[in-house]
Amino acid sequence: MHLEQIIKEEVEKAIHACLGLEDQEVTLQPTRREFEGYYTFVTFPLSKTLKKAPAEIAGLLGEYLSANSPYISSYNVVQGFLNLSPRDGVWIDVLKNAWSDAEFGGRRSGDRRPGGRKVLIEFSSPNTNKPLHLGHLRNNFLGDSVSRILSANGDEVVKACLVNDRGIHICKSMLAYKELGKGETPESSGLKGDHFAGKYYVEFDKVYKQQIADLTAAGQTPEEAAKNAPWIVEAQKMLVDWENGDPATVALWKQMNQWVYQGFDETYRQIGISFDKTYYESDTYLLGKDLVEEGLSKGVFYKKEDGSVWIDLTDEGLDQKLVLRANGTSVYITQDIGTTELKYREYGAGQMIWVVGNEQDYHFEVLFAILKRLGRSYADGCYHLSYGMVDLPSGKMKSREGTVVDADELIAQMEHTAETRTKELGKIEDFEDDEAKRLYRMLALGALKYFLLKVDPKKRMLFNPEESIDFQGNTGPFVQYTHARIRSVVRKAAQNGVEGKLPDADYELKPAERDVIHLLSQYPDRVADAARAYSPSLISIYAYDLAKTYNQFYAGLSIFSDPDPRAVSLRVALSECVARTIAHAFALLGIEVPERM
RNA sequence: GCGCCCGUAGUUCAAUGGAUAGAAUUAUGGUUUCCGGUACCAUCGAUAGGGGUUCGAAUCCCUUCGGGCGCACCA
Repeated sequence: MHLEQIIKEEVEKAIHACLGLEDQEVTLQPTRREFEGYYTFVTFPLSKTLKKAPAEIAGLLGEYLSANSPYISSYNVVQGFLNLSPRDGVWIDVLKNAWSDAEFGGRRSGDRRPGGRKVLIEFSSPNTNKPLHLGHLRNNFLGDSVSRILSANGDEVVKACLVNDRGIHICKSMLAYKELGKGETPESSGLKGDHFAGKYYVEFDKVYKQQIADLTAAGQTPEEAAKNAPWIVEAQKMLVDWENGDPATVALWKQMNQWVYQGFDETYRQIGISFDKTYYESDTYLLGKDLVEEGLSKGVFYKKEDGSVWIDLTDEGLDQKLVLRANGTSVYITQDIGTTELKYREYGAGQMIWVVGNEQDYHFEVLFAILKRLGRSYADGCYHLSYGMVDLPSGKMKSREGTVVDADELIAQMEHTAETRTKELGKIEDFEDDEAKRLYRMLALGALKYFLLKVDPKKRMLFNPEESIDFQGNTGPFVQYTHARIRSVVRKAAQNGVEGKLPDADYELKPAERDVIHLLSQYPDRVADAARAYSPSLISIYAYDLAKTYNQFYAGLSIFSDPDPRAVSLRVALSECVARTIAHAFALLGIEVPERM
């Protein structure tokens, strides 16, 4: 039962019957609120071929449909817009369908749709020299949610994380720790491991800046000073030592990273995010060189006199790009070529997605172009899920300047807000401490995830710590609240011995009931749309709409005191159905919903 | 300099080329003894400027202005 599809076909039949046009591709749009009806067919495009006025066409079709279609009860015409209203019996069938389907809107995880794809999605990909901040959260929530959405849509999904665990930035923290740490550990300092490493990264920067200042004062240019400062020289030496496998350096590196991973694990657990596969750059950074060889022999790449290897992409509007240095070492994009090949060999996924910020748009354009030229079959299935940065009112977040919003701190703050609000509401006085804490976490993450996911991923967004994370209006807790409220209704129904039940087709619905059913009917399409667009924001918007529409229904009609027992049963069933759909939609966002709050 | 992205109520976000551009927030006023008021209802308020394409443009094209990002033998 796919109502919109049915209505489309009815309109097609009508076009054939009264206008003589065959195989007319019909698209419907939702009727605007201010007009009567639910589905609108626009007749302007037909006007030219038929040489009839749009309103006349709409009138003919409407007349035909209301007389002949078992699905349409009424119509109205405004200019070239034909607004159609389905019969109540049709709405009730729609609700029946949703109510009897435990997986309404999506598939259970692992239930692959016929023709469903295998998708490998890489996200999170942290650096091991600093804790996660707000920007990482957007990345994590996006990757996690898209995974869930694709999975519900019947794709097989592999979640991968590529940890950036090597390079000059890690050496910086290592050096600062070696010089200033005096044997301090996360335990002894009471810091979470990732914050501990981050502290030394900041220490490095302080000392480094001072050294630059000193050298500049001694007469060097700022550029020279930046190159010659003792600590940067030392850090670079450390990187070389690491690459040569120097035992002491490697041991320190392992120790620092281990601390960081302990910290990350805790944060990941807290925000409910996990991976099927973790790659480490220390394992993959040398990959890709064999593909450079392959590219050279295929004539895709070329070598300059100094021995460096390049690809010329100027005929595609891109530039010439270095893929191997003159000294034979690889660059960032070489690694990516190699890692992509590795992923494909390991998982054979026809679709590979990278959740990476939009400052790397160009990089991925180049990467995909290279893969294509190398003749990789998977090149066309590569997709850069590019998302915008999260800005603060003060501007861009910069970790070196300390203007980042720390993820752990933010979550703790949100939990505190959740606790305050919940206590004000006073509905959970009988909760055990554990239970209450779980609820606060659920609400905190609900607010945060919803906030970061409700905006179109591609767009840059603003985060105002004071105002942005609210619990009223278009927020996660608002939707969670609606769910809890409905569950309360359902519990009361059970107590009163009222069962949710759908009436026969002759029942006349109230407009508020129709509106809710109408929205419910759209859910499976919304999930499919969100999967197609890789956009959790479509799900957020839907969940909010549904909650809001339900609240209007709830405010306008009494559930239990209606004299008609059929109305009571219907409204209980409808409520339960909305609660399930809200829970399902929020699960796709990685957000849990409470029974009570 | 070259390339890519973005300018929508005071603010934060919506709107497969369709109707009188929707929400949230802010402000003000209101909600029938009843099911959970983190709710519901009402009022105020916006497509950066200028051209063009189209029956129809916030959306597509050109242009001006304003903002962001990218153009490393960094990652």
